[in-house]
Amino acid sequence: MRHFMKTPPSLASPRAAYHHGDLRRALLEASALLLAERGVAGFSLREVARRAGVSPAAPAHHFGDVDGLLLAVATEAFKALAASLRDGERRGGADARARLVGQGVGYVRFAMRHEGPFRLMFRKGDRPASPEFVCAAEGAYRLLEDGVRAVFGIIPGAELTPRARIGVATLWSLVHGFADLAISGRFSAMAEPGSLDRWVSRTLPAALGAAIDGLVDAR
Amino acid sequence: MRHFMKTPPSLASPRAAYHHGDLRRALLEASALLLAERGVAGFSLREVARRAGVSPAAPAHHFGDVDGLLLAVATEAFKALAASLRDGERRGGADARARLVGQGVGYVRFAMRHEGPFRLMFRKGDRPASPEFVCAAEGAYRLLEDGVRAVFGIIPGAELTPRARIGVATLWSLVHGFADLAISGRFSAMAEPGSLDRWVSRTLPAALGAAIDGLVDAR
DNA sequence: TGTACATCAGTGAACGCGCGTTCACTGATGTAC
DNA sequence: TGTACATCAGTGAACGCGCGTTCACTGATGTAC
Repeated sequence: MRHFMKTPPSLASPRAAYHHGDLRRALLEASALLLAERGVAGFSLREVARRAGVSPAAPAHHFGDVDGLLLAVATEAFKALAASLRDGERRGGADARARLVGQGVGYVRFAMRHEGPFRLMFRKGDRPASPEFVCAAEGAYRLLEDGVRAVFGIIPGAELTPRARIGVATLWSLVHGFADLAISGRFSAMAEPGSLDRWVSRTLPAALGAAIDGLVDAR
Repeated sequence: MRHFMKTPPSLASPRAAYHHGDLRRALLEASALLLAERGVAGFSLREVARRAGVSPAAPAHHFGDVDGLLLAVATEAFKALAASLRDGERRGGADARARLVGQGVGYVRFAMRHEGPFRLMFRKGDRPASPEFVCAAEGAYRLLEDGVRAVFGIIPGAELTPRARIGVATLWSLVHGFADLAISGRFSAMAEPGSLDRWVSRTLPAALGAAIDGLVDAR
């Protein structure tokens, strides 16, 4: 399991190193791992504290309560998703459609590498999200919108055409569903066992390419 | 909240009516409602028993333990999903593409009406599924495959071409992602508040149509 | 038809468990003078 | 530079809670003779 949390070279914040070193970061990382192992349903604040080598009351100083911790994890995850989208886009090269395909691949790769947090990000919120969470989520969304703009020849920042709006909904749904089905093991019948990654990297670009063509080249 | 469980005219099984009437069915229905309200994470066997007006130990006689109950709920839900797919397909009329679009609409409609069970169906299984569950899930999957066959002009039951295989993955991902995002409230920024249903019924067929065109009419 | 018995879906009390959160506390770090 | 004090991230014991499951039981239903 790889981390999307930046492991800080020295200190994330000067105030964070009083006793533990950087407990806030340690708790976020332990949470991401625990989510990957047990899912949101199996998540527990005490277990996270245990894994960080700290008493069960310690996390409260940083996150208030268990929902505060999960919200912070989801916020970090959205930032990491945005980074994965940008990375995928860059790999697409210069062509606008290829860049959008790359972005979609980045979306699915992120979900497959960080299944626990991915599930958390998109669960229905029990309580109102923090401004930081909303900002991080919208940041990722805007990347997709911009990618669709480029493909439809809409200048950056300008309003989307109705057709482009359908494009956003279509491509987001496609990558999101692909990601969800892949991490739920629903593609295991299509891919040879143990080679899901390879199957995804063959199938997903073809799927995205066809969808983009259908959206843009419509009669 | 509407039920997808058939409410039996008299008795589902002659043995089911000893004391309660049909406790098995009552527990399945209470479970679907509770899942819709609280999700898998907030699900509890005791609460289901409470709502069915029965002692906490009663469900064990029908389902063994809590996982047995959830598995039975998921199995019923897959059967109901298949029915919704068939219904949507029929509404598509005679044209193969329109029928496939209709099937996709049926998929999303089911998810929006039965959010709790839908989430349950596609969660990663903690334990091996029952043969009944696998059968129900594969039944729904085969409907989609047949719909794609018709669109690609492949005779029923024949093996899928590579391109058709990509088509299955694409369309399943598209409707699944659309459904998940819709019930998670992620489309609320696109649809006018309170009219998600209307937005879906305008956007989803357009998205599906474009994707199918891109898949079939590819250069 | 009547009677004795087997079956089994229900009860309700009890169990042990892990949970999130609280509370008074401790002790290291940072700051003011 | 030294000292007194404030701050605050940690401890660890304790709380009350709802959970899934167990167990011996009850009593209605179905069956054999």
